[in-house]
Formats: sequence, C-alpha cells, structure tokens
Amino acid sequence: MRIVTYNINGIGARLPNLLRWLGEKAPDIVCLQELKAPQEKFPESAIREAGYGVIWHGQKSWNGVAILARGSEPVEVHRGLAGDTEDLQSRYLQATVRGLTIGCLYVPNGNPAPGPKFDYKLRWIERLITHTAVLASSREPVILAGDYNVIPTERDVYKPERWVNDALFRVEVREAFQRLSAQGWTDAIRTLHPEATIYTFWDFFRDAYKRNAGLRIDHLLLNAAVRARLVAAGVDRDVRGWEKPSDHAPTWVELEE
DNA sequence: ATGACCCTAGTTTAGGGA
Repeated sequence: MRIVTYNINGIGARLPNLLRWLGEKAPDIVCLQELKAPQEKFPESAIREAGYGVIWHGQKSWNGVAILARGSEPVEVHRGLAGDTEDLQSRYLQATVRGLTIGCLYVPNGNPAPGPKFDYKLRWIERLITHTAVLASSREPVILAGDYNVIPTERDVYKPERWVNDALFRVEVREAFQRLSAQGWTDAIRTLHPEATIYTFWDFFRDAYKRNAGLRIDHLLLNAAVRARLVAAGVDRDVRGWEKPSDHAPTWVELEE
C-alpha cells in the first residue's frame, strides 16, 4: 500500500500532470499541497473519474490541501489546526482512510526571516506539535505527510552554507522539527536511506533539477504502529522532469497491508 | 549578492513561492 505526499503547485495548471501520474503509479493514498484554487474550483469530477475518493480544503490563490484515496472515501476528521481562530489559511486536513489516520499538511514557508511570516511559521509548527502529541503515541497507525518547508539536516540540501539564514533551514525551524520528531515520529525516507542524497524539491531557477541542486522538504512521518509496516520509501524523481512540472516531486512510503 | 522561473488573479503587473 503506497502513501504519497505531493506539492503540486497549482492544481489548475498541474491537472494533466497529476492525472498522468495517478494513472501510471496508481498510488493508494495521496496528500496534495498548494492547490492554489478556491474550494469551488477543485477539479473533483476529474479526480473521481480517475478512481479516487477525495476531500479538500481550498483557498483562493494560495495554499490548499487535499487527500485522495483510490477506490475509497477519506473520512474527514480535522480541517485546520486549533490554537488560532484568526488563521484562515488552508494548510491542514486530517482523515481516516483504510484504517490509517492521515494528516496532510502544508507548513508555511516563513521567508523572509526574521519577520512576521517567520513568526507565523514557528507558531504554526507549535500548533502542529500540540495537535500531534496524542497521535504520536496512538496505537492506531498515523502518518503525517506533507510539505514541511523544513530542511532537517545539512544532508538534505545541496549547499547548506547558502541556506543558514533561510526560513527553511534556520536553527529555530530545525529545532522545532526535532521536537516534533521526538514525540515518536519516524522520518521514513531518512530511516531507510540514512546516508543517501535524496531531494524532493528543485527550484525552477538556474536549471536546479538538471544540476540536482535540490532540497528535501517533503516528509512522511510515521508513528510506531506504521513504522512496523514500513517496507520502502522514495521519491518519484522523474516526475520533476516531465513537461510543466511542479517544483516538487511525489514522495512516498510503501507499507505492508 | 543578485536574479533566475512559475502560478494565480484578473488585466498587466504584483505577490508568493523556497
């Protein structure tokens, strides 16, 4: 059973790409981020015709998350994170699918740092940490899949020295990601590939993909109940080389049924 | 250090992304 996170950078512009990928890979559960579409403009019928049940939380122009399930309907449990009633950004959706709890998340970018956007990022991660505490220790299987906008370590970026002051790599952010992980989450890709250079994002600028000047910022965190079932993890890197690609590539785990 | 590119909104240039 394959679970994937994929920042598609605009579902309007990326729909042909997304449908091709769904057809070729037939992933079981897909978490999408950056829909960049209001609720009513989500291409629900195209997704359903491809064989997927779906829930989504749209937003005009920016953000937006969705959970797709092949041959079944995700059952929504949470829409948004508690802790800030004034936060209207669509960045968190949680559902149960085929016995799994799936948190689909899109952490704020946070640049420029320091500044209000960076403060919002740090606060958002704290709200996430509060929300996930009980999930980490749950005996039920839970996966937190998404675009974390966090480069966890120097191994996860092509030139770490260039990123030390960036909101994706600043120590406050890495420290917060560490505290989240310390609740009992397993970073699937890094656990199965401890030394490998693996990226999930390549800038549109400067031929970043061709040069493999990438970042690893899309992660699947597994609680102990899922960790026991983990058999493989990777990135559909070739999708980044398709025509009109997103700047991110689908990032996945394979679980025993 | 800078700017390179892409998406959206909605009319043409600006904001956001990372």
